[in-house]
Amino acid sequence: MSTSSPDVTSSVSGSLPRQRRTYSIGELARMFEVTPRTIRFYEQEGLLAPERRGQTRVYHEKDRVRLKLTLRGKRLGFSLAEIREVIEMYDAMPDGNARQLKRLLEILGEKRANMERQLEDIRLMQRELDDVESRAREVLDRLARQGA
Amino acid sequence: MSTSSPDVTSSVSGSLPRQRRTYSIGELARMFEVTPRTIRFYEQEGLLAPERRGQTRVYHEKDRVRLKLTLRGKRLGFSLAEIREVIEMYDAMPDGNARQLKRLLEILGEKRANMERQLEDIRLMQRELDDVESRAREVLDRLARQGA
DNA sequence: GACGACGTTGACGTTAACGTAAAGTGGTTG
DNA sequence: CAACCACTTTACGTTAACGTCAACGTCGTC
Repeated sequence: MSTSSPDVTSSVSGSLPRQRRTYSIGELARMFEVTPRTIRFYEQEGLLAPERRGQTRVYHEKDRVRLKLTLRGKRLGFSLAEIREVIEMYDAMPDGNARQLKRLLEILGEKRANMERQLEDIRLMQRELDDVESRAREVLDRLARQGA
Repeated sequence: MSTSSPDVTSSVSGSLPRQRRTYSIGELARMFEVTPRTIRFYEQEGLLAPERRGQTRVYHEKDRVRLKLTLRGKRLGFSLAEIREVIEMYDAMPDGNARQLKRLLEILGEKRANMERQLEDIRLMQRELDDVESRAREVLDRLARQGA
């Protein structure tokens, strides 16, 4: 459904002549260093919807990009449910009503805020690490001088 | 044990005349918007070690700072076990041997790398959000013009 | 035609990080 | 003193995100 959506990947890949490359579940798994189980689980959770050729799943560029975005979201601490929410709204966008779109903007705002806080957290954490590291080096130095 | 350690908080709080303020578990919980249960759990996992006055826990500045760092670490996606590892090594630092200290520096390096990747992830994710948002606004605009 | 590599579904197991409920302790306040 | 509050321990429950295992189908090839 809604496969009429222009192209989820275009924001990243630009407008190269469509690559008709496809992937097996194993290939994707190796590419992103996850297990096939994980990929099937993501599908079950509504994050992926690969084509079926007979029994087996066939993944296109669109699916690969989705997986990439999903994993990136995960590294940033988003739950699969949150990620799915955004993906679903993105898919429904072209024929979405105003209320849905505003809700989407709302969600995006939350994500943004979240990331701003993460940036601040990282800044602070890096300072702490600097501090701990310099202390550790001091102690090491002292040990070296004494031990020698 | 190892309460002889100079002061865990000094890196942040500077060298103000020691604040002898203490906190109850409930106060801390409200301050950081977590439940007492969470704080007790962190203690059980070796992240906190509050004083005991009789039966009840008494938290000092040092504990508050630890909690703050713990929660920050969590927001950055570190597990409690990872956080504890760093805290333990920090505590053991003054009388730690060279091997331990080098291990600490190693861990700090990993954390740093992790955060570098997160920074990159955030940068990329922000671009995606920009993109999705501008598309959503376009559609909204179109709807508004048509609807009017 | 057996074998191995890869794919499939289904079901149960596991881990982290708490939530929640029960039952008791200790202080103070009307 | 009774009632209430905040705190305590113990223990079982819960959720997310997979892991693991069984049992089976489908190729290509030796």
